[in-house]
Amino acid sequence: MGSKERREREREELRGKILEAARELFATEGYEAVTMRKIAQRIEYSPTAIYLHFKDKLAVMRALCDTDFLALARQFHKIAAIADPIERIRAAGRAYAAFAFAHPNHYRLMFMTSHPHETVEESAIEQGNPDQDAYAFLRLAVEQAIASGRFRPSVTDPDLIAQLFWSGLHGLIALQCTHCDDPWVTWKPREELVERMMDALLTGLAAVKG
Amino acid sequence: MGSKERREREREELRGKILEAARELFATEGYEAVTMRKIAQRIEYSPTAIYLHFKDKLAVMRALCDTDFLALARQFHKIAAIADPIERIRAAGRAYAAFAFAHPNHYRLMFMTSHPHETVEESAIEQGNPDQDAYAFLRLAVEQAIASGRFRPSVTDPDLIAQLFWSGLHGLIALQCTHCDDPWVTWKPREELVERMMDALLTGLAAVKG
DNA sequence: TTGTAGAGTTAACAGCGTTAAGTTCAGGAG
DNA sequence: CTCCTGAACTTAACGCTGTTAACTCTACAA
Repeated sequence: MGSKERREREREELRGKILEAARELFATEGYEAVTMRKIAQRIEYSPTAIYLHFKDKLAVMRALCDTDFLALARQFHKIAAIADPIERIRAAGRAYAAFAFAHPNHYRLMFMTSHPHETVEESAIEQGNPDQDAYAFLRLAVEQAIASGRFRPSVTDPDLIAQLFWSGLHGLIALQCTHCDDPWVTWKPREELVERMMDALLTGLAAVKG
Repeated sequence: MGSKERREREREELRGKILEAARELFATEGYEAVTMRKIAQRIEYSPTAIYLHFKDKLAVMRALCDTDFLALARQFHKIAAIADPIERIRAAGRAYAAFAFAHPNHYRLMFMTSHPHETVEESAIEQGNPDQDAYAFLRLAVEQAIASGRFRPSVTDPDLIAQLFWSGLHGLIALQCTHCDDPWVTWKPREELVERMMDALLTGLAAVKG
């Protein structure tokens, strides 16, 4: 027999080719520039062949991002070993921003466009599991930092703090993604902004009252 | 004669009708949902008639946003009267966030999508003028706060601080715009996030050493 | 040998932004 | 009054998009 296995392998191969072609287009030109016809042309199949492997265009792009986001998850796995929760938060922030700047179109699709009908079930990522869910990872680190007295006594809500951290970094990344060449603002270097954002959130900007 | 004036008035009237129709569609359904054909149908003209008043679809949407952003500019004008620079920054942040939450699609178009060929000249807003340019407004307040010793001595760069503030708020707004119904995160109330973001940036979260 | 299931194709649909060409008509010039 | 011009507007079309229905082909199982 073995023919069934072969067909399955061929199927998987074509699926991979579709994703590869889509990735090249997507990384360099963004979501809108990727068309089913262009993908098809690159892999020398008809456009409709793609629909035998993916429900629609969005499914192609999400599968694409899922694979690439695994790389980020692997980095988070290493960072999880950092004992100090504050340092862990900082390292995670750095890795998150670096990933976003390296893959701006991926980041854009995942975090800057809404996918209204996306349910928790159909995702490859397990919600609440700090090994897969980046928000859960951050929340856990914040929780531990609170528990070990690394935040002010007034800071008690891990969700609030995690959301502020995420928002701060997301804001930097998002503005860089869409306005980095904007003539209105002369931006500070990205790495500096990321570090100073984390500094500011942790230690504040205002003068210490004496 | 006066017929020339009448025609000019009629022209302006149709221009207004186009913007009005576009605004209704845009505010409720977003950029993608606005089509030239739908606008045309609403005003009972042919789609091509719109091109006699606007260069293209983007020009319609930008004109739309320009008018609505004047409302924000008027609020900033009032806020400019606040003497204390820190309080001025906080008030501006509140107004900015409130505007964004009230007009998410406007915000999305203006700050969450890139317009690569947008030049400073063709904008209605004068760059660097704090009365019109919101970034210049924020930067000025930061500069004054630094000058009057309201920030730590290590804080010296008004651009850096203005960019951190803007990014922090933008991050909150942007995540709310695209992920407010997201099952992954249970969000804190918006107003609380905005206030606590400004708190955190100003006074920090970390425990005071000693 | 025949039936079937799956892979893949062709042709088409409905929609999009945009443009070229044509129509209609008011108003000024001779 | 006639002719012309220029503006306003429409019709029809182009080339593109994602997606689907209907068809062909082919390898394999009974």
